[in-house]
Amino acid sequence: MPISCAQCPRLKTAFYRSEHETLVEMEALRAGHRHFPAKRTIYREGEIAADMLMIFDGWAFRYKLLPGGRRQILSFLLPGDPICLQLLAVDRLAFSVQSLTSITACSFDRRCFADFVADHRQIARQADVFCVNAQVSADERLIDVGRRSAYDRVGRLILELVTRMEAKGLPTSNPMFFPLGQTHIADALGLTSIHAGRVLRRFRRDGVLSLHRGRLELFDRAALRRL
Amino acid sequence: MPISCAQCPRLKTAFYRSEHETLVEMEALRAGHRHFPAKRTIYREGEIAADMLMIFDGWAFRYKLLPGGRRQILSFLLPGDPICLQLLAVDRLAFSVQSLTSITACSFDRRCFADFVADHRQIARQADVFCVNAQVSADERLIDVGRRSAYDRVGRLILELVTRMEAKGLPTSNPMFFPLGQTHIADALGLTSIHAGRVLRRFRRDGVLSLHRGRLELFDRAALRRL
DNA sequence: CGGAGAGTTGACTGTGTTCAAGCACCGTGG
DNA sequence: CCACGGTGCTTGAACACAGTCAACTCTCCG
Repeated sequence: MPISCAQCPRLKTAFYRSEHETLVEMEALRAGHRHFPAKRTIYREGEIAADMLMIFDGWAFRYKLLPGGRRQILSFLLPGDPICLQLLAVDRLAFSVQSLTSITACSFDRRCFADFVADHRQIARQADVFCVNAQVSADERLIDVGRRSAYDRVGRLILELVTRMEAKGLPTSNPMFFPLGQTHIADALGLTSIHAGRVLRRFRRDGVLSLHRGRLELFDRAALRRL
Repeated sequence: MPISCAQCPRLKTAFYRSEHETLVEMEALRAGHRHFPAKRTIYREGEIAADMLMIFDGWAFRYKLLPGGRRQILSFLLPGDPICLQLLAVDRLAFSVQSLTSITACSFDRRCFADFVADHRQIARQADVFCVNAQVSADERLIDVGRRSAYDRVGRLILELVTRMEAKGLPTSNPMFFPLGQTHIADALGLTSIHAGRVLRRFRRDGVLSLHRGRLELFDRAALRRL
């Protein structure tokens, strides 16, 4: 269970692709592992967070709750993603985090990790790039919700996630593990779950993809990319 | 015209609130000033940018164009805001920037400024916090567009901008200078300009605010804050 | 076997879009 | 001083995409 950072398959695809000795140094900072069951709140908006978590295995999402039970999912977190880097600069977050599947995470002391990053220019630079990428995806999601049809949004979200899975070396052969329900897709894209269901049905009817009970089959990836 | 950084009123409210000597050091990096007329494209998506600009005076916005002439405005830039900090980590941007009014900006060499930030931990930290705030506003905007009514969105956008103007010491007494047209509001919030116009009319009828030809009057700020 | 949770279906409603015309303001040039 | 044209704002009617509500089905799991 306690894999060394130097051999961690996740870190190879994470925001810090570093040399062996840096990874060894990083492992010294690792405070331990934590485990969460599926559908559990991992972090609640506004709490003081003592340590920074990295997802080793499992899926999660960042979200905010609104009056009236409405929810907006801000982004999805896959194995290798930090939850979240912003804790290096700030000691509490403006959103909550919930697990989609059961999760194992590596935990690092927030302040130690911040010092570690500040001391290694290479890593600090990679963290900056990571931050820019986060901004780019946020911008893309805003464009989706603001200016694209429900059909396009759903297609693009699924394609984005599959692409990220591939980049991380997660299995993507048909059918693949894909733990989002219709409510998650809807809350990420500003739709109702009923309408998200309608759109998914249309994708199935069009022979593009089929998503059912945590299993995704991609039939026509070119059609998705065209959106 | 060439005001020294140490006395610059903008820098007092910018992301780096620093001591006198740091500002003097910063001024040495300043490559010069640039001026743009209103409604001009300042930066086009994907170009290589040699230097980082700080807005000294005037308003601008970040946006992306989509096929079919659709446009999504990602954020507005006010005096004192950088365009944009992300250039410290990356040499080209994924969006375009356009001026709303005529603009004067201070320009800094991208690489020199990046080194300057990296060498001053205090400033690097402030840049990180700035980056976190940018993420928070992006999240807020996503929630607006995804889960709130057109009326709420417009009200919240105007309140956000007025609050930022106040924080920067810009005049906000009735009527105040406010250079957004209905198209800008619409493109920022995922609406059509026609519907944005209808919503503004409703705000006027409700006695909350009046926006007309670059002049904004705020009558009932409490009502806005309630949204 | 029964219950919970997720997904499906259909009818109805509503918010926001589309298209097209008209208006007001403003700078320009005669 | 007035005619001119451009741009941005206003208005109305018809439409469409997506939301709401409520009932029903399916599957998993105890």
